Amino acid sequence: MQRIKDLPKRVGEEVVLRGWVMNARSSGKIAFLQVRDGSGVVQAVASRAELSELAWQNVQQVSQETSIRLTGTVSEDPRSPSGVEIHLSDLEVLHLSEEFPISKKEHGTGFLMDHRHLWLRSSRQRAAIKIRSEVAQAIRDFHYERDFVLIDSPILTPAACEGTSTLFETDYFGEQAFLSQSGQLYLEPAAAVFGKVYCFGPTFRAEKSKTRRHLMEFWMVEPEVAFLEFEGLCDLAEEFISYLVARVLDRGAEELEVLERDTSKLEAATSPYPRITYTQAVETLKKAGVSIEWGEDFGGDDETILAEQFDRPVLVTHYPTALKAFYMEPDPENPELALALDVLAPEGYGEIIGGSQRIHDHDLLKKRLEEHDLPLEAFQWYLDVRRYGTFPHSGFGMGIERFVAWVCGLKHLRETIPYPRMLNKIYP
RNA sequence: UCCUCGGUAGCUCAGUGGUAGAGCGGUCGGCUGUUAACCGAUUGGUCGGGGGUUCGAAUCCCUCCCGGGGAGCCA
Repeated sequence: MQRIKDLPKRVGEEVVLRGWVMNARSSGKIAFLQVRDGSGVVQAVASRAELSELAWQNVQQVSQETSIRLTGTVSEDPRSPSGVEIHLSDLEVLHLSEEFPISKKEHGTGFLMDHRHLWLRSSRQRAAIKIRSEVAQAIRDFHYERDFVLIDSPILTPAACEGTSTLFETDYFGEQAFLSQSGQLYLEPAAAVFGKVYCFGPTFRAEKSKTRRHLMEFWMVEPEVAFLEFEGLCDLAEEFISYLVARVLDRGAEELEVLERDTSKLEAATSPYPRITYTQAVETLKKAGVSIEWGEDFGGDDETILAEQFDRPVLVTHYPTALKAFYMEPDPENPELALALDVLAPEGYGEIIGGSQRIHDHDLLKKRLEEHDLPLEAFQWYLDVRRYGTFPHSGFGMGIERFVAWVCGLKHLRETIPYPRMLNKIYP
């Protein structure tokens, strides 16, 4: 059994393939089948004169998405979309597909989302999911090559992580439990075990967000490093994004072409990124005519305006403490500022990374928990990190769907994950 | 939650007070190099649900349901 991606190496040989018919064109005594097997797409040419009566009948009856087993000879042919094609000597129908709901013509988003399990078979969707898979592998490789240890943080958690966002609630043997919205708090104790750790898994937000930048369930990668301070964190974030972009450009070239992505816009993102402070960002926005005052957070449009100033991702640092999470370390030179970092992707894709140096002083962290009205007893284990050999440490989180949307040039996050969980929508 | 646009054939849509339409898909027929093939024929409807106005409603009004886009929040 051969796979389509290996066919260029088998010119002149007879091969057997199993796969699905994407399209069939018949012309009386010759027919063309576009066949997909998961590794690629190839055109099979059927000539009536060269086939048995049964095989020719089979060729005539195949419908879109019919599963087949074919036998034929590989040949080079410039008239074939992939450069090689197969001259059929036999074709067996494994299952004659019913009328496939997704035709070659246009469809609306709602219809496609209802048929997500079938929509995935189309070429653009395959390309996006393949790149997601490559990105996930690159994330693991990046950390593995740098001696990070994988810490799988729990998905069922007893209390709100940051105390702000809406969480999905569930019952845990009579106790209240929540689906995790971040693994960070569980990562910090582990940083005291291995020094460099990361988690990578699904996270859940029950916010009623209804935009192209939000999903209810998304995958987040979060590194956390002991004794890493803020400047080092910025370097790590930059190195990380550069690594992932270079990897996609290298190994996802074919898929980026299917997606018609302008890769020149990604090339710049493999070298150093500009860094500006929140205060500088506010000045930039004011000059651009945005009505914003120091101390206000950026909206989606503001992020786009900021990102448009550069041809590559930009690091925005030193946000006002009031805008950020309770655990972020204050800037020693100005306690009103937090050692916080956001990375904004170009082309309007918005925030892809959020991170910070963490508060490592026990009393300050305790004070912040009280200021945010968070229950101290629930965070006792988290405070313990600051009681037994505390240490400066930093980390960030990256939502991989936003990263994939950016590198693929996709408008909406729903196409970057196989089965998106959207507001009020959980089928299929 | 708020703003906004929409729901008519399997799909994408037109029809804005007077007999329910087109393209694509499907089906049948034709065609020996097709590239979303092409040509001919054909099939296909609870006009989102309920109520109201009218001689007459897909069309106007009320209400509910569902979907798209956006805001806020965030990754």
